[in-house]
Amino acid sequence: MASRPAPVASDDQADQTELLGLVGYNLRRAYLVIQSLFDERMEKHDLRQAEFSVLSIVKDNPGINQKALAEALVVAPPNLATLLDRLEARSLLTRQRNPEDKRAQLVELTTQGARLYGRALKAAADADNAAVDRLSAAEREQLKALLRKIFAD
Amino acid sequence: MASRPAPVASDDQADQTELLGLVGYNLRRAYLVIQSLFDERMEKHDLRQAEFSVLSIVKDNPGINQKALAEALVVAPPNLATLLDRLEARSLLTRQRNPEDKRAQLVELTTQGARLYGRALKAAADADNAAVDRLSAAEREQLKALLRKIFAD
DNA sequence: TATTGTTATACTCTATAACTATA
DNA sequence: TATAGTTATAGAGTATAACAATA
Repeated sequence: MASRPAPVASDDQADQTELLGLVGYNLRRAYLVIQSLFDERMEKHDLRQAEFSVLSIVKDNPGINQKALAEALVVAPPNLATLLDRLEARSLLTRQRNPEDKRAQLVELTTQGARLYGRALKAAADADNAAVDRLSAAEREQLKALLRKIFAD
Repeated sequence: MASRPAPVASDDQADQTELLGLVGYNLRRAYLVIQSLFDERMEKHDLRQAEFSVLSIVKDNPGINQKALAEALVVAPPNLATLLDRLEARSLLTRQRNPEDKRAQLVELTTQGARLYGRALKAAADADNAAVDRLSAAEREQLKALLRKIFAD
């Protein structure tokens, strides 16, 4: 028997057959692509992914508290706090104590925040479309439905 | 006209309709799930995702150099160097200078590395299966194919 | 006592610049 | 002059413990 396999040492593309058999690896690779397109197109709005997501949820859930926001976005509360600090400092949203439960903060977009979110959503949709360039409209819906089966409760 | 929308301030699930319309957001949420399942099941092997991927590629491409490895895994060369340091310190792989080009390092798994990878691959497959629990075999293949269309060249 | 949110902190991941040794 | 790999370092993302205010 051969004592060891012949070294390949090529500069060609590496064989990744085994990794590509895993959904998780494909998911990661696709996520890297879409993340980078998103960041590119969102740079002019100076918004990171988590910040964009916050604006979106707050816009559609005005007066949401931070606990619900943190849960919806799967972000740890301390990290949400600093994230909101930045957005509040940019006057994109406000935090007000809930008069009915003074522990809670009610989060709402400012007019300026709503305006920025409107523009940012277009940029996000652009990035999305660029990423799924080679997918038909039906395939895009199919993909979203399959992904949702993984993370939805 | 109403001057402002009625605050919701609910602890119920937040409306995420707009975010869920984006492939990227669904991708991220699914990625978080699969990542956490992977980490759980890979803990007993003390392997992170990037380390597992390295073992996989090296196993299928013995003698690969670090440049090709970094490209295949979309990892920056400095980060790959420290990653390989750890795996080499654990005697899971070896780095040898290429006699034909002494700048390059030929990376190979040790017997111990190959053995660990074998067990780790089972754990990775387990995590994968747990994540796509609600998908049929056909849907899993479909999902991988759709994802590959996003990141493949 | 439990809950909301904050501060401080640490750990991982990722990215870049500057260096070495070879080519 | 260019390339493979390394070192050092900085930044972002994420996680936990300890705390203050309120319930």
